Amino acid sequence: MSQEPVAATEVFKALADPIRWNIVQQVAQQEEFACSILEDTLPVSKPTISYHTKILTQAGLIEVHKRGRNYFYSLRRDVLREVINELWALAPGPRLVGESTADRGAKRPAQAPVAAAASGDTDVTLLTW
Amino acid sequence: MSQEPVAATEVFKALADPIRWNIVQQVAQQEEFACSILEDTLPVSKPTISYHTKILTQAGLIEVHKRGRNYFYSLRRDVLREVINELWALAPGPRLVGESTADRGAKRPAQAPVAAAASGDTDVTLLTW
DNA sequence: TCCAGTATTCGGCAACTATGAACTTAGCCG
DNA sequence: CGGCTAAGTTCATAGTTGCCGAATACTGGA
Repeated sequence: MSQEPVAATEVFKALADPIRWNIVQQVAQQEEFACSILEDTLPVSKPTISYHTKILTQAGLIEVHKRGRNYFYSLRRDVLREVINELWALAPGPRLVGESTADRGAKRPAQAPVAAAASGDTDVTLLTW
Repeated sequence: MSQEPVAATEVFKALADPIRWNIVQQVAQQEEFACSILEDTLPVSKPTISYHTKILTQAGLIEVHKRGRNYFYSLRRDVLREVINELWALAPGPRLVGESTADRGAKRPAQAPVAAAASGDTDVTLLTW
């Protein structure tokens, strides 16, 4: 499937560059972020932007939509949350819910337990993990 | 000062390499992880291990203790959590857009950014930290 | 059809990664 | 006590990858 979860390291690699990190932050602000805006808000050339956005796309972090001759990006929040999950597994927190390191050994099926909570889609999201 | 919070991108960079990611995962399993174990569990040479662990150290992700002629690493979970916070701010679950780029200007001191954003008003994101 | 605007591919330079060799420090045993 | 071995690091170098400027393709409008 194209939904194959990209390796965590690839996502980190994508986020590891200040320019890309900046792009991600901007894209995260809107549902659809115009590529052209990046030219104004970033201190780099157009090709470089294209290069970086491609890396972000390959990492699965952003999605590209073309409309007319403009490109729009949107953040793949699900991918981001998966990565957060993986990180969290390493730093389970002072006292989360109850089971501390109990589920550490369990393989994570990348099914994102949290995403389910968030998709509830009221105005409240309770994250207990 | 010396505790200067390393930039998020630097942490990502440290995590972006498969070898380093592997190291972090192993170190996370124990309170004190012996360096020598890495020589058996990683497919790289000794100098390379040294190189990677140094990067992880500089990124603030692991701490080094020397005892006798052995080195031990431990994971800096607090650093990891800071990064998780930053990531979370990008995929906050509810409250998608809100005020667009309004709060981009605000400096993020890595001091509970998410909690602050949430506790302010209306729809709530509750983080059990 | 021609033109302006938009974003991608191509080529070279710079930076990073991996490794063998040599060095430093710590414990061991004669 | 003095050399010997073990554990990691530092150094120098080769190979690889990342980054950006110049030139190129695609889109839509006059």
